[in-house]
Amino acid sequence: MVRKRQPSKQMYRLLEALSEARGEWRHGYDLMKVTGLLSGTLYPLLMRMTEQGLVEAEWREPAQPGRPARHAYRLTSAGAALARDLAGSAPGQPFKGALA
Amino acid sequence: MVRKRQPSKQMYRLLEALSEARGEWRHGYDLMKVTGLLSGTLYPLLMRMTEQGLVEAEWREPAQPGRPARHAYRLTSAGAALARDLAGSAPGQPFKGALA
DNA sequence: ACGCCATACCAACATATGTAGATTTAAGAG
DNA sequence: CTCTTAAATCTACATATGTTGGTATGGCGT
Repeated sequence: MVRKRQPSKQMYRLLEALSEARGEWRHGYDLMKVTGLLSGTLYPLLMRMTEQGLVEAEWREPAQPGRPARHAYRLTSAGAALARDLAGSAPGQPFKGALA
Repeated sequence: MVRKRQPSKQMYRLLEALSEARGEWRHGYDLMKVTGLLSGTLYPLLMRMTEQGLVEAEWREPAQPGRPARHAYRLTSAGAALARDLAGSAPGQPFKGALA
């Protein structure tokens, strides 16, 4: 059986950061600095959220040679809806609506 | 006035590593590990040697997205000649022929 | 309330290249 | 030999993304 979790503090912070500029593409590295999440937390989280359809991702060419290509992330409408719902409740408090 | 230096220990080690597989392209990261030189020593050194015409460099596309493109380096004939000459003398000992 | 255990998180490492600034080395002058 | 000083080296940092392996969290059944 698949277990459903409440959004964690980390996911909450990420949704918040992605919501700030709706529709804008953000880079993982920026999100690390803005949210304070470490790469080992952020990247798996972004990948899970992408799988769940909350976030969409695409590759961007590096600005300069020698630098890695960057992944750009953006909330989907489902992700934006979740962020909106969550905005009402405090991070620690379970939000019952999210379980529906 | 432009000063000419004897090849340093670091340059000696790099020439040695590049000579091992003549004509093969090597990556900076590999050379770091093989020679034990740190990035802050190796990359400026490779750049100087490229300027001096001892080494030729070209960019290679990354094997996987998310990884940086890699620089590939190879000895020029001038570089190979210097390496051959240096092979006779010990690293610390100045090699007079190199000054000609 | 308690433990199971799937999930999520975090520290460390790995891939690659490069720059900034302080220190060290050594060539040429005296 | 010693001084000056340009060139080379080294330490630390910065860019970016991602994996590995161990620990912590938290839903669910009893």
